[in-house]
Amino acid sequence: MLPQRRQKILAAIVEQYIETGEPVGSKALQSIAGLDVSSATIRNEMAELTAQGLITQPHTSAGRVPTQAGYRYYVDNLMKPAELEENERRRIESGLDYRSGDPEQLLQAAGEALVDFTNFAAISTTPSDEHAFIKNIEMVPVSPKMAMIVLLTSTGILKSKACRTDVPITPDLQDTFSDIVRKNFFGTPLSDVNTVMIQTLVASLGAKALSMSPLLVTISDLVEAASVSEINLSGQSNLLGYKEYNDNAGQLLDFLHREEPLGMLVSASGDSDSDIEIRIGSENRYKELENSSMIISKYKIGDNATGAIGIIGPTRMNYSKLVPSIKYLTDIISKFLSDVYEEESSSGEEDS
Amino acid sequence: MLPQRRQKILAAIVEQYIETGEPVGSKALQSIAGLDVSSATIRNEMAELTAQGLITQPHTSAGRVPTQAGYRYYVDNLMKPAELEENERRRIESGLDYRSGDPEQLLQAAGEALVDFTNFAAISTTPSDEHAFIKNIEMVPVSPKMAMIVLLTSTGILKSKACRTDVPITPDLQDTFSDIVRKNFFGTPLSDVNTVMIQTLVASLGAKALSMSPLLVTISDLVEAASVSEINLSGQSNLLGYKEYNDNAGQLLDFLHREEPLGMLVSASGDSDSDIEIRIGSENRYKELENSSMIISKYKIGDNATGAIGIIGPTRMNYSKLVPSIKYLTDIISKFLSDVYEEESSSGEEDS
DNA sequence: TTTAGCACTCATTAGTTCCGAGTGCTAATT
DNA sequence: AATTAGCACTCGGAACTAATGAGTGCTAAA
Repeated sequence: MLPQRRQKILAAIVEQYIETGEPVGSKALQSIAGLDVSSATIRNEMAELTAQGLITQPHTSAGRVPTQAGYRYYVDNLMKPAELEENERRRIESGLDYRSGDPEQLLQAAGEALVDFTNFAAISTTPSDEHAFIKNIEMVPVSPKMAMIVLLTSTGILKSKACRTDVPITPDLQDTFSDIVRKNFFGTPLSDVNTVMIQTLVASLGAKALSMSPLLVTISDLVEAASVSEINLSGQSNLLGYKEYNDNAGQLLDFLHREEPLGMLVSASGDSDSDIEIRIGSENRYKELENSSMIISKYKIGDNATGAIGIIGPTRMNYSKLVPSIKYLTDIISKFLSDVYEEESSSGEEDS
Repeated sequence: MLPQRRQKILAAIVEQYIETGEPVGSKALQSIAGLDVSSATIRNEMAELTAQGLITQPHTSAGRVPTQAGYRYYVDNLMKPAELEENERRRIESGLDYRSGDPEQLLQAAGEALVDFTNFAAISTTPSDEHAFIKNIEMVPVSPKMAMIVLLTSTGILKSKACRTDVPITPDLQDTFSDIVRKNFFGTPLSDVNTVMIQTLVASLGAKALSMSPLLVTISDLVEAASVSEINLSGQSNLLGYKEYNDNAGQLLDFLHREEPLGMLVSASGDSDSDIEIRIGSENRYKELENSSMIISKYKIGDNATGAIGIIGPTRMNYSKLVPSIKYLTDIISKFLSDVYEEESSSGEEDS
């Protein structure tokens, strides 16, 4: 635990640096931190903080800048989360698209709301729910030997895919399909549908196997697609504006463009207990992110389904403002999605 | 019409500059263009070309660079479209996702294929078809007073939206809905569905109007959404790499981020008769694009539906290579989408 | 009409100086 | 023991200068 005065100084350095982006000198601190001591005293304290690795100087004749550890200490011990103003709340909400009941769209919109609000890049995932089950499967013929298969899950995910059949599609065939689907898939957890299950099913169909096989395989594909939680990234171009990325912004954007690591970024946030996680610089584990911070928050639908939403930006970001903003957005999302997709058991009497 | 030798010189300047990005001097040209004249002669010709506004010098002691008019002349009169190599064809094709029958996904994938292939940003639109009609509408209950409505059009566009009903959803209500939809919507052109049509229909329902109204309004929303052709932009971050955008790449990205102008960009390509259009620099009409070129190609599904796909990059791009590439991609898309969605009338006997 | 020759231009690079913000240390002060 | 005034020192950045050389336009000869 740092002595109080040193804490004050550290907090002042962090906050001032976040605001201006310029290294903070001892003179400047004198007026900022509410301390009635001379700049020399502050310099002594700063020397201590430097020795402890919490701040550093870009070069000998410059002021101090927080190190990664400094940010961490600030975030863990010193930061006071800001109250959200009413109009900020409104700004966040207004970006959300409540209308379409599609959770994928909602999360996409939420990401973009964050982009607009924060001027950073935002990342969001669609809900993944290990207990999700199949709500409905429809087959819609589009041509003699081609049909569209549509899958709807209990979490509101809708996936569709065209499927070419080996034999012409007759009303009879449609009925058969409908029967099979009703018996074998409705209410089935997504996790229970896999290649083996499909093959067993096909095998049991006897004469009908030939005509049904491509359709059932398509179902398997759709379930697969519905199980994977999608990751949306938006607002990357915002990052160009920040001078900390000056030349190699392209490098960061390329990194974010590759989708694989994004999954890691978000899923790794399972470790901590709290529902909001701040990762500063190299805490992100990826070299490309060593100058970036993420603030990731998990949302929940009822008790099972979860996803995450958050931002990526330079380590110099206004944590005390962003944390409550993201928390607020997450709460809205959780509430809205829970309202819609967990209504089954409740009586659900509210109107819009 | 320029004298032949001058044409050769212009072509050499354009091609050399496209390749290296450096201003081209008279000495260098001597060896590049197959001309057996001294650099002094070439200098004289260059002076002429400069006077005609086809080339310019960045500064007094530098070589020449094509002006926008120079590129235009080159593209219109001098350029020889390159033959695509077999492996280039494969590279383009391999990026396409044929599997899901969803044209929106296909076009998205096509855009990304272009991004990978060209290293520029790509833009693509989903098909818009004034003669498209409604193929199917399904209602899927998700909770007592909530249903998912799914719309499928003749062009394969699938849209869905959640809808909250005023009364509980009963099998009876579902049947009623199903009847109404079958009678009034199946086969109806998208353009015929509008607020007036919906209101007339609701009015004619008598006692059932109350329960049906929200559902029918949702249909109207879905038709609206299906009618608008979506615009996909991808690969923006590629543009950062090009030094012509050096500092203000952010400005361009911001411009591309706003979606409104994109529609203009693509739709404006209706003017010309040819199916591929090259717009150089300020020909794009937007100040933000004065250093950029677009190559846009239209695809067709059968005779009605059309959309566009193309690239955006610095004016210094390899037109002679890119034009055939994009043409090739467009052909594939046209063929594939036509195969799938224009099969109705034909006997459609091919297998995959 | 073409070409050799030459003076001229000017972006770029490297080298130099100067300035001042900010530091660390020492010695005096409380 | 803690604080402060004073001062020498460091070093990044700005401003200026000089040298370089690629490329030009022009003139006069072929």
